[in-house]
Amino acid sequence: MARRPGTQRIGIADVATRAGVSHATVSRVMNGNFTVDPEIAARVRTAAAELNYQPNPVGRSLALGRTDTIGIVVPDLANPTFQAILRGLSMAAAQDGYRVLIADSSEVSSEEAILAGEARRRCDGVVLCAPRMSDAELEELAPSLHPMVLINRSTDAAQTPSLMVDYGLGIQELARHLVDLGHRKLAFLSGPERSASNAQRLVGLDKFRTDHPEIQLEILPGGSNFDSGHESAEAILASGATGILAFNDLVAMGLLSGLHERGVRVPEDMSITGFDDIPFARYTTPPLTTAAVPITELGDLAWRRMRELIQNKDAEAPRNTFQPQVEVRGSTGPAKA
Amino acid sequence: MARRPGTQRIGIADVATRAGVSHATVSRVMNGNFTVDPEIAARVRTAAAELNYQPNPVGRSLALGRTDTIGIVVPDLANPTFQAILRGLSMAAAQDGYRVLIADSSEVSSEEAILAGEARRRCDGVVLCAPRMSDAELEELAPSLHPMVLINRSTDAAQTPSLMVDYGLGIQELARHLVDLGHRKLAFLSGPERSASNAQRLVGLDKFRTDHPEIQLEILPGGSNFDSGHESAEAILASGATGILAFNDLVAMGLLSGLHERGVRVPEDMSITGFDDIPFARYTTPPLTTAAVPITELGDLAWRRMRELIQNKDAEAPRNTFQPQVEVRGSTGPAKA
DNA sequence: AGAATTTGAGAAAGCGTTTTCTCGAAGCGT
DNA sequence: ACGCTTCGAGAAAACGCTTTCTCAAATTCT
Repeated sequence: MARRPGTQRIGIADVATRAGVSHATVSRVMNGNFTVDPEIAARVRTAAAELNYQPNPVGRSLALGRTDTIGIVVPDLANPTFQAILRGLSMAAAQDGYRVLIADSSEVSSEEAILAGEARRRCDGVVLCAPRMSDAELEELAPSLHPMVLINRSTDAAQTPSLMVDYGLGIQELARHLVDLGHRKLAFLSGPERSASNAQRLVGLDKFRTDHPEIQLEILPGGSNFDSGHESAEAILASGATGILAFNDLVAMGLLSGLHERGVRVPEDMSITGFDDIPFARYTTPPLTTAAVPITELGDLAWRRMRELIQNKDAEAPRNTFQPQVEVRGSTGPAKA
Repeated sequence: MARRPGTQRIGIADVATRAGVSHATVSRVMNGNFTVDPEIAARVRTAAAELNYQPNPVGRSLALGRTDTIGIVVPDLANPTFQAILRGLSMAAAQDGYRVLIADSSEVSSEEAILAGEARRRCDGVVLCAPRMSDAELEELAPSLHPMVLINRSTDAAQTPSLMVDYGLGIQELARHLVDLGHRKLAFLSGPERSASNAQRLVGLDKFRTDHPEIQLEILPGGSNFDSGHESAEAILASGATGILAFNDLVAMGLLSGLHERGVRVPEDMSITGFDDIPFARYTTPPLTTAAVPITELGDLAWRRMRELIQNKDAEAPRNTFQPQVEVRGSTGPAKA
């Protein structure tokens, strides 16, 4: 091994030499071990300062068996929801001296297991954000990924905390809101095939159907981003519905834009709801009625759960469920007579 | 060192034992070294597969002296501009098997050097995104951070590629646009004190002033986020200006909202411009006139530069400058008579 | 067939730390 | 003053891998 020939980054050995002690002693001093003579400790410290020594984290990680890093796997980093979760997670983790490594699966569910495994090997834990993989895969993968925290998903695998949002309830409340406004023909513009939160919405809407047999509700295929909403404008018009439940805010915004291009007025001709309450939902034209989810807090809490798991591998794994809050804004209005 | 007592993650030694070879041979097989007998290589491969062996990246990093990870330091992860850069960087890096580690300095310039140093030690390189530190600090830090790529900043330090945006030009074009619409009293809502791109805008506006001595232009203190724009509504009104150049889209949107609350109509009473063209700029009420910057491409290019630096430490360090493109939308209109 | 060469794989060193082990020196009591 | 404990620091092992070094076996050449 002679990768680097001569001089390079200064290491613990250099400090040891300069201070005239062994590297073991330097290590002791750097880690605040008090079994070192104060006079020697001071000598080590000045030597370290003079050389501007900073321990190599890789060597440290190898010896310590931890990296002070956690990974997060998201389906799409372009989605403001996941951006907000990432931010909450990153800020909270940084507070405790941890960094976060990101992996974007680009909505390809087969990539998730690979990315998650890779991330886990590099990190002390991994947060899976709205994974698209099947329940079976998730449960099988869980043990090898532990410590792991799930967002928008749960599993029966042991010791896996879950942060859930009650999308089923939220979508029902939005539907009810539309019904209260007089809408009788609704349409749901659904999300990614493999999204668990989409499935929850569908279950919620099933319930809604039995509660409101008088209401017509059509389910249309869709996606999770702006473009898929935009492309669905035609299908939405064809459906004849006047109250539209979009999968999320992004889809709603795309739809808003697509409808605007076709001269459809919102909310006069058609009412539209989103989901998540991303930061920009209130600044669309018109402002978006949506179901608010505390996304940044989700990231924050994900870190707290992760910390518990890291500190105590046998920690219990609670499931938290957040209730979305309907935010009525300008994109919904009374149905036309 | 007996951190973990008994059984744990399986390592190269387990594979070696099972295949009846030395770990050196396992390593050779795993790394595609062809000086291994095909028959033995096959035995190793099946052993590895049966044990589901995955090399430990930390051990690997220590031996190889590289981590296949790069760091990025941003002033504020809540800012869509930096989110987009991060995304571009992450996607491009992932393409080449690299991961990205994030660090958010929360606009605290004194944290940047620490975060960047820490990131650099953990990673093979670091991208500094719109650093707030002084030129002197930046130049002093550069050698210890190499390979490093700068975004929205440049330095005289050797081998430091820079990706720049000509904010000075962009802001002049926006100002000219407002003048063309008949505005005679302009105001610039400035950004963070330490932002280099803000300084560039100010230089551009100085030039604008000499080119258009007949135009009144006031500089107001501000910030970089939605709230600071919102809070500036009062000061903007007090200035008497009818054409407002906001530091960026976020500030413009906050201002839009603040003005709306005060019953000011945009663009009838006042024209507003943003900067960056974040994805949501076109969906505000009214849609925001702004200067578009190819932010995702910036991240993408940052990775390409980084890759050049990693592959060839003596690579030259070009400076790319992007020209913002004025996007005229609904937030600007003719000045009132 | 014997010497020279090539091939292939194990032994071992090295990457930069932390931590256990070990042992000399100092401190204590009697 | 002697044996006991305590203290402090160096030596060395360990973390998990890659790669050089080394040498036996197989191959080639004369």
